[in-house]
Amino acid sequence: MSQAMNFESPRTSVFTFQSSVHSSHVLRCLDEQRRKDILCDVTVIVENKSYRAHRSVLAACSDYFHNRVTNQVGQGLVITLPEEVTMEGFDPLLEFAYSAKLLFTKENIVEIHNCATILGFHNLEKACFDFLIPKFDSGKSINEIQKKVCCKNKCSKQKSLHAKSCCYLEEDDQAEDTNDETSSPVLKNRSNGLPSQNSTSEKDLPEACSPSCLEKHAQTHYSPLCPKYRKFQMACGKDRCSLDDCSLQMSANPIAVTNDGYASPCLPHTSDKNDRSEGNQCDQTLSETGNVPENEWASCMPATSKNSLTTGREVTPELGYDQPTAPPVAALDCCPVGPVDTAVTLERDEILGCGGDEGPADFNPSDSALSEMVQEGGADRSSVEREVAEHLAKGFWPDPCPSRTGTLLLDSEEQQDLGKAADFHWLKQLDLTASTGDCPFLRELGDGVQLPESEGMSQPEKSPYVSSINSGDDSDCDTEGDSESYNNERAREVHLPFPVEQISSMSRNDFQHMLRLQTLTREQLDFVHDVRRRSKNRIAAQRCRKRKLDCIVSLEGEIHQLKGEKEKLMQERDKLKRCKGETLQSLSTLCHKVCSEATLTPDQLEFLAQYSSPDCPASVLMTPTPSPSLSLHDQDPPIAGISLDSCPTEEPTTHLTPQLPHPTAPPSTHHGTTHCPTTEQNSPTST
DNA sequence: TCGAGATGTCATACC
DNA sequence: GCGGTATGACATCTC
Repeated sequence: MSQAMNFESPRTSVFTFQSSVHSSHVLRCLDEQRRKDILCDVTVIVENKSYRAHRSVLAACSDYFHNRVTNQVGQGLVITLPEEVTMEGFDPLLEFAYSAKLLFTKENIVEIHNCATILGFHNLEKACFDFLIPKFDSGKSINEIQKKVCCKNKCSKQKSLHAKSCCYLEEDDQAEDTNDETSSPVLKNRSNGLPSQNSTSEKDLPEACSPSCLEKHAQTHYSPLCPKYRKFQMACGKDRCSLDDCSLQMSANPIAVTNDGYASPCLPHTSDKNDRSEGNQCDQTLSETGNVPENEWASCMPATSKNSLTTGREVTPELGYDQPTAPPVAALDCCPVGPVDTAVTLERDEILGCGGDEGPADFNPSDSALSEMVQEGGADRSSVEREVAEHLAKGFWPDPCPSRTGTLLLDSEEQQDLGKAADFHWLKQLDLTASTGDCPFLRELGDGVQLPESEGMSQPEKSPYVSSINSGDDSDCDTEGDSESYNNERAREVHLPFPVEQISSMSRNDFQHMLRLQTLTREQLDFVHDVRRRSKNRIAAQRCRKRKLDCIVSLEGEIHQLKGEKEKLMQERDKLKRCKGETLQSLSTLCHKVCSEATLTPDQLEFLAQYSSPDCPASVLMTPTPSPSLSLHDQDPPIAGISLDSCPTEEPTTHLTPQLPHPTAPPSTHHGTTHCPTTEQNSPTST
C-alpha cells in the first residue's frame, strides 16, 4: 500500500537526519560536556524540566536562544521556554544542537517542528518539515498531498512527460484507491517475489512541480533574457541553470518507511539479468502492499540493489526487462535504474544496523555527488540550507547508485570501481523533467541548484521526454516520444538486454564496460551506438545553440555599450569644434585689427608670412592669390593654440600700414590679401 | 498557407 | 583508431 500504511505501523519509527554543519569532533566534546554539566552556563527549563547547556551552542543554533542569551552574563542564566515548547519537541532539538542529528518519530515530528519554529532553530529548515510532516500525517493521505500540490494542472497536454507523470501517478493513486492491496494477484506475486524491496512507489512521489511551475521557476533566472530565448535557455542553460533541473527525480521517491521504522530511501533498482523482472515488479509491490516483514529489512537493502527500477513498465517476456507502457516516470523517479553499488549497500547495512531492529537509522552517507550537486547551485541559499537539504536528500536517497544501470551486470568489485569513478552517474539516471519541487529539499535549495552537466546526464535521450519539459513546451513531446518509442521498439526488435535509457545515460567507461560484459550482436551494437551517438549529439546541439544565444545576447549588450561610447565621443567632438570656431573667430578679429591698425611694408608682410603658419592671417596677407589661402582655411588647422603661438603677429603689427583694406571691404587687387578669414569661413559649419 | 522558432539529426572537423 | 564535442546544414514540427 502506501507509505501511509507504513506510518501506521505500531512500532515507533525513528529517523535521524544528520547535518554536517557542525564539526563532529567539537560536537561530541560539547555534548559530552553538556551531559556532564561541564562548562554549562545556561539552564533551560521546559515543562518543569531543566536542561543544562552551553549558551553559545544554543545561541548558535537558535534565534530564540541567541536573543535570550545575548548580553546576558553570568553562569546562572536560566531560560524558561514558552509553554508552547514541550519536552517532546525540545529534547530532540537540543540533541540536534549538540549532535547535528535530529532523532524524531512520527509522533513527535510535529512537536519538534513547532518547537523549532518557536525557537527559530537553524539547520532545520522548512523544507524538512514541509516534506516530513505530511509523511507522518496520517490524517492526510499521500495521495491527497500529491494531488493537491502536483496534479492541480493535470497535464493540460498529455504529451508532456511531466504531465504524463502527474497523470500517471494520479491514475495510479486512483487505481490504488479502488483496489484492495491484496486484490491484485500481481501485487501478491510481487510481494512474495521480492519482499525486500523498498516500499517506495510512484504514488509516494512528493509534490512534483508542474511544467508551468518549472517554467516559471526557470524564468526567474532568465528574466533579463529576451523572452523568446528563455525557453531555450531553460532547456540548455546548464551553465547557469539547471539545477532547476534538479528536478531530480529523487524527489520522486521520498521516504519510505518500513514497518520496522526505517526510512527507506529511494532505492535503486538494477536490471540484473536474473531478477530483473522481479525487481521491476518489486518497487510497486512493496509500495502497494506496504508490508515488509521487519526481519527482512536487512536483506532488503542488498536485494534492492539488484532490482531494476522500472516501475510503470511491464515485463516483456521476450526482453526480460520491462518496456515502458506508461511514462517512465516512476522508473526514473526511483533513483537510478542502476544497481546499487555493493559497497554502498553494505555500508548502508552497517549504518542501518542491518539487523533491521529498532534504533535510529542514522543516515549519514558520504556521497560527494549529492553534496556537489547540492552545493553547485543555490549559491544564494544559505550553506545551512544546502547542507540540510543535502543530508536530508542523502538520508532519503542514501544510495547514489554510483554505477547506475551501466553496472547492472557487473560484479561487486567492478561496481565499486565504477561507483568511485562515476559519482554522478546516479544523477544521470534521474529524470530532469521534474522541477525542484519534486524534491522538497532541493526545491528549497532553490533555483540555483544545478545538476552537473556531465556527459550523458544532460537530457533527452535517456528520457526523451526531458527535453520537452526543459523546453517548457509540451508540444514537442510528440517527436521525442516518437523517437523514444521508436528506440524502444528497435530495442525490442534487436532484443536489447537492457533499457534504452541506459545507453545514453551511462558514462563512457560504464558503457564500454557493459558492452564488454554483454555479448551483443552486430545489430544490437549498431543500435546501441547509434542511440548513444544521437543522444550525445542532441545534447551537444543544445549546448551549441545555447552558446550561440548567449553570444548573441552578449554581443547585443556590447553593441549597446559601444553606442553609448559613440554618443559620448560625438558630443565631445561637437564641443571641440565649437571651441575651435570661437578660437578662429577671435584670431580673425585680432588679425583684422592688426592689419587695419598697423602699417606694414610688403617686405614686412612677406617676412611675416615666411614665419607664420598658414593659419596666421599675416601669411594670408602675403598670399598673391586668394584661392590657396581659402583652401588653407578650409582645412583643419593643426592646433589652434600652436598656430597662434607660431604666428608672430605682435611684432610686425606696428609696421602694418593703415591703408590695408578692411576685411569687410572688397578685396584689394593690389595686395590680393584682403580677405582675412571671416567667422563664417572658420565656423564649424563651414568646416 | 507562410514564416519564424525550436529541436533532432547528420556530417564533418577537431581534440 | 575511437569516442566525445562543436558546429553548420538540413528536416520536421509547432505556433
